[in-house]
Amino acid sequence: MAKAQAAKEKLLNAALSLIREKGFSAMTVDDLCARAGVTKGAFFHYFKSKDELGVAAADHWSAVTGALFARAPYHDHDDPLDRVLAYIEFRRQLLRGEIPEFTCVVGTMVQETYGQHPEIREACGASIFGHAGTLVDDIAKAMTDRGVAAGWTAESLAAHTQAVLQGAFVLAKAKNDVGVAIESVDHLRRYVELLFSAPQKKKKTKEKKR
Amino acid sequence: MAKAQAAKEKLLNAALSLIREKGFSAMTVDDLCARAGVTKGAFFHYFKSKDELGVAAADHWSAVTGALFARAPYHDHDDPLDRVLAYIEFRRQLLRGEIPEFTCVVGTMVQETYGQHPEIREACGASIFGHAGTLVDDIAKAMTDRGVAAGWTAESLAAHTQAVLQGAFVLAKAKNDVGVAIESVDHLRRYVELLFSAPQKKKKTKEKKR
DNA sequence: ACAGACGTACCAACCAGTTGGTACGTACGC
DNA sequence: GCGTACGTACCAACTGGTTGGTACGTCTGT
Repeated sequence: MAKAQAAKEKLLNAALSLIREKGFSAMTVDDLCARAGVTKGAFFHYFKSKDELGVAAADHWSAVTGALFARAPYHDHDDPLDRVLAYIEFRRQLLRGEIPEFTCVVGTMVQETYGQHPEIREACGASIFGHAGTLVDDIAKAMTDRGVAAGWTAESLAAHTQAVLQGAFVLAKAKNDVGVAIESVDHLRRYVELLFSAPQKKKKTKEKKR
Repeated sequence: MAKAQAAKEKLLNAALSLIREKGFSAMTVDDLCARAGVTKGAFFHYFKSKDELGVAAADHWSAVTGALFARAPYHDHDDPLDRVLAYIEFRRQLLRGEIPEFTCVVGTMVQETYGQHPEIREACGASIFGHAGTLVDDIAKAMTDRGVAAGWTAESLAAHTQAVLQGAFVLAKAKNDVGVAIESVDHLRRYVELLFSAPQKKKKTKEKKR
């Protein structure tokens, strides 16, 4: 069993990179097998169809990114607002290198599959909103801590952070330039700072970082 | 020649709806011809390749949306900041009906084509940033009017509005629900309001470093 | 021996793109 | 006013390569 599942793992990882490079529709099963270094027989041994692989790839992505963010250092701050801001800073620093290295697999995939492969759409949605959910508690705590009288919910702000990131990826692709994505994340950080500093009159906000 | 170009126009319009429904890669030329009610011969009479149609579709989208926004009522306000806020409100009100009816053709297309069809990517980029450009003057005027001492540029805020919108589309698709997109646009409006109301240390006076 | 993990060979459907045409309008010489 | 030469708009049938998927054989660990 040592080597068991080796092909499956290779296929899933190959899927993540290929979907980021060319999207789900344009990625062929042959592409995938070539990239993974396995044959088609192996592919159809583990996945009943290309669609089923799509779902599995979204779930795999959730697992991979879930682990990355779970062990990321932004959780270390004492103040919940600091944790939220540090999360945004962490996302900002992930914007490095070539575009396919930092864009979101499920964000790319859901755009092409939401109307045609409901199961893939659902898996992508679960990935995005599951990740957003990890921010809700900190946002909610920050809201009560600071007595923010909001016309918005913690859930909606958490979702908004993901919207900005997904949109930043789209713009980075459109311009073929990471810079525009970084600037959007900067606007997001500024928004969160303003949200939590504004309603308290002109009180000197907490220490500003960076 | 009343009928002349009729097929081309039908093909371009069919392309816009099909790309929004299934994406560029998954849309076949046969799909396109069936939807447009013309034959393949007509398609290849007007377009040398599917890729060339992709570029033409992006340009067509620019023209269609350009006209829509040019005649939209948000330009009527006297105050530049009001125009920007009314633009955001206008975008918010466009979020109606089924998802493929309000999402962005070029935002969808660029995600799947940016790495494989540089010309399509470029046309999509021109569409998005061309549209963002229509906001820059008003934002810049609002900045000087209100003496906003910004760590950001009018261009970057204009781009950020598009990032939020594109991201809102992605989330709407992922959740299969328009509501989450609307909430993100609300956050965007709140951000712009905060930006122009919160830290007015430097008023209309000349910049005096205190 | 046998069950799961692959590999090899293959197929039917489908795809972008081609070929060779028809229908029709226009320009022009006479 | 009329024939002809030519250009544009479009159509239907076809092609060669590709695609997702299948059938079945072989290897490996236990």
